[in-house]
Amino acid sequence: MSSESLLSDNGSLEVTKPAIIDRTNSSNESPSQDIPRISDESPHAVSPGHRQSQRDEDYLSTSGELKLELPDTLEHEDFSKLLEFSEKNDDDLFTTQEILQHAIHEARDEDQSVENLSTDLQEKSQINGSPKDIQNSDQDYGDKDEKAVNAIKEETISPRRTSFEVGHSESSKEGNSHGFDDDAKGTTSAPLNSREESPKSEQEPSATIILEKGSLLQSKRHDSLAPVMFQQHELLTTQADPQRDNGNLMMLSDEQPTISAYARLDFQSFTFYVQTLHVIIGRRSENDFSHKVDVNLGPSKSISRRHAQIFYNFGTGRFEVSVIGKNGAFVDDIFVERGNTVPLKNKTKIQIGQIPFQFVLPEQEKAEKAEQADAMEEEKRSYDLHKLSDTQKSHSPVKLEPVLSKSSEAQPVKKQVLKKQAPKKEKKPVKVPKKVYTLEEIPQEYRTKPTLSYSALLTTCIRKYSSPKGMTLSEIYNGIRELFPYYKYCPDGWQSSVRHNLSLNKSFRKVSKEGKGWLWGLDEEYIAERERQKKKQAEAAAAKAAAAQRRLEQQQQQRAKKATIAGTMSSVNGSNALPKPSNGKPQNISQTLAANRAADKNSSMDDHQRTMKYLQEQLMVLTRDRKDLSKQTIASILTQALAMTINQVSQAAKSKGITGNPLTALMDKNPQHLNLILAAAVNAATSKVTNGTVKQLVDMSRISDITKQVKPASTVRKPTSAGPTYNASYGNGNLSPSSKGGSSFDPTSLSRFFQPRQPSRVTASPALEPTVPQKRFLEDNDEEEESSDSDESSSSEEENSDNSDDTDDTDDTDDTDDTADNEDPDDEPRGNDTNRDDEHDSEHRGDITNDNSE
DNA sequence: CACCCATTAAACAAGC
DNA sequence: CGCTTGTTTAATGGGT
Ligand SMILES: [Mg+2]
Repeated sequence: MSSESLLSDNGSLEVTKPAIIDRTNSSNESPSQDIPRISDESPHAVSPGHRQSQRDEDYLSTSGELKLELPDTLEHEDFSKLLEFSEKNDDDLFTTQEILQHAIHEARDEDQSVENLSTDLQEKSQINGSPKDIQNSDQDYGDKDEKAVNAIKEETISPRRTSFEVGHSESSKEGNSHGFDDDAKGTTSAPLNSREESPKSEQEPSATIILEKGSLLQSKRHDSLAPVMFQQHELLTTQADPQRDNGNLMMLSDEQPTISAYARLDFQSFTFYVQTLHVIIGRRSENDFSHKVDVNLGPSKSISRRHAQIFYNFGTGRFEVSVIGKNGAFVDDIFVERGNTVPLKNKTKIQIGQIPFQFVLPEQEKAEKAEQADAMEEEKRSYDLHKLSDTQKSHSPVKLEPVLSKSSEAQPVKKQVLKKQAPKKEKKPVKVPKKVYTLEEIPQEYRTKPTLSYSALLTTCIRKYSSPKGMTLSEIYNGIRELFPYYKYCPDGWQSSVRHNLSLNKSFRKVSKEGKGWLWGLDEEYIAERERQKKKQAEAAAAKAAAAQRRLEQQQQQRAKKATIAGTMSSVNGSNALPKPSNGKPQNISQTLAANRAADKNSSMDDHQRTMKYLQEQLMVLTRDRKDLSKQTIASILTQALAMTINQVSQAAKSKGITGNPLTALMDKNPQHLNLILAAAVNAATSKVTNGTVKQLVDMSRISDITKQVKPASTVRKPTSAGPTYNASYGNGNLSPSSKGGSSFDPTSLSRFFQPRQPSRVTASPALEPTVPQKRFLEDNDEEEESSDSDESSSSEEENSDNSDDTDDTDDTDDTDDTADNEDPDDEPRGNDTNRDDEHDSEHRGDITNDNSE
């Protein structure tokens, strides 16, 4: 109760200082870099448009005044901090927290945990439990912890331990928190190991794993200050297992041992159970015995040996994390500089170095458990996802700096930083490391890399955003991110590829110089030339395919029949006759089509002709909507689509052992399927020909409608539309057996072939298309969309300074990432062309590095 | 297996 | 100095 009172008066403390959003957009920062940051120094201003009303208040209630009786033995900083806190009523801490809270709220509009928490504090404040509960729980309790705990018990404001159900069984060992021994027992498959250092040292193994669920947690008593709910709760770390009540917890193989813990840290590949009131997270390499950490984040130098500590703040009644590592950390997407302490809520995201994880408090709701139980697995992710996506949606659009800006869509975190507090001068600019996104944090549509090649990507980007003067490298980066948000979330590295392409590929050239670097532009001539070549090649391939196809038929016919019509065929694809058309540059498909069309009159068409005619007609129907693509482009697309279809079907047939003319058979048996394949091929070809600019020439979802009109039957005399009416005259008994048309072909292989990587969304999904703005088709264009954006990019970052403060042991560590650069060697002012010397020649050997897709 | 090409990673140089 | 911009070289891997 007393505790409650403390909380209750928090109103006064209610911080009015809002979070400061430091958007330091120094020039070319990537949007993703635009993350929230909290720094102490910054003036406290409330983030715009954001008011948390009650929640915040509940959150940080309390002001100093706590008098805890802490044992002298407490030495950990966390405890000392507590003391300080109680004594001096540390404003900074609260302020900071408050700020962070605001920022956090702002970042996640819908944060359930917040609600839970507030709810708990208000509604569940009534608790009464025996202090002993906690005691029981550990035989191993560490000295300090134990003492602390005892001391606390009296106060009844200790956090509650809760049992978690664990997926792995090995955790029974003491001294090791769940699955983490770096040594022998390799528990979890995590690359990172965390462990309690030397169980023997006087420092107790802080953690103990308790297998028996009920023993410790009696839980009903809730102190208002207690961290979260105390109800015994179980969370599944891995897959849900029905047999939970197995009761046989001791079994090593038992699937669901229960672990008692205050909280949990969910890493991507392992889970750490917080079983003490103080956990140190940091770096420690295998052979480094100089220090110990509770959670070993691996050898990365960007992580300090003691990078952060999570502890329970009795004053505020919740867990908090102190960032002591040189490179700071992200807490709920807000960058927290070293020296700051921020509160943790259930599911607070934390990122240290390149390692993201989540702080999880036991949940009360059984409902959730149930949820997890069934859906589980990935479900958990989707769950988080929803939350996230919502949050993102609610955000205001962020804009890119220079030329680009975009409509509203989920945006990566903004750059906000929690700066240090104590010293106010901060010498270093404090570079905010890149936020690492978890799969769940990325909008589903931006999780996969676009199929476009870098050269295609660059071409598209430059065409879309570049001014005649060209674009800066950083502008290009931003353009790419705008074009494909995937690049906002993915780890860096692609920039190197971009530069590589700009330099190496002749399609891109330095147009003019601008201060630092160059303004890049396209060498349209070169590109045109290359296109030409590509097309030729494609056509040659198509021709070859057609020839092969025809040849195959011929054989069959001859074999199966006396065939006599061979002569007629030659008219269909003139130059294709030979297996190796050598060259002669076959004409466009349009020409071919024309020729065939004329020939089709002939009622005596043979299967080949009939088939080709059908395919051509379907192609024409399918591509009725040309989306402004030039005739040439369409011709190229049709050529390739035809080639793809023929190849694919033939191949599929071959693998199935089908001997006849698979195309003909398919056409007769299941024209719908054939249409689908054609449509897919058209889209694939379109994407390829247009370098991804246009992806869906044909709306896959309406193929049936579109093509319905033309059926093979109607076109030709062959009956059947899809029925069993299959005509055996084609001598391929193989096909018929499968009957059911289409079944003879593996749709999987087909789709894979036609739709390379992208997650195929067959049903037209108008809204999201991570793809390029569908507006531009061929030429340039410029854009015009826009409209929203507000952007501000105020780059002010008031740096604080300070630096020499914490000494701790956190010293080392530095990090940062990638690329280095440099200007460029030449310096000619304008139209010089450094790299494109030879340029488009007639025979570029093959130095061009780009382009093409798929 | 060779050859092409694209992607990545990185070393290095220059310029701010 | 630290970082960006460019150039290059290499290793890797998919495809043909
Ligand atoms: Mg170039």
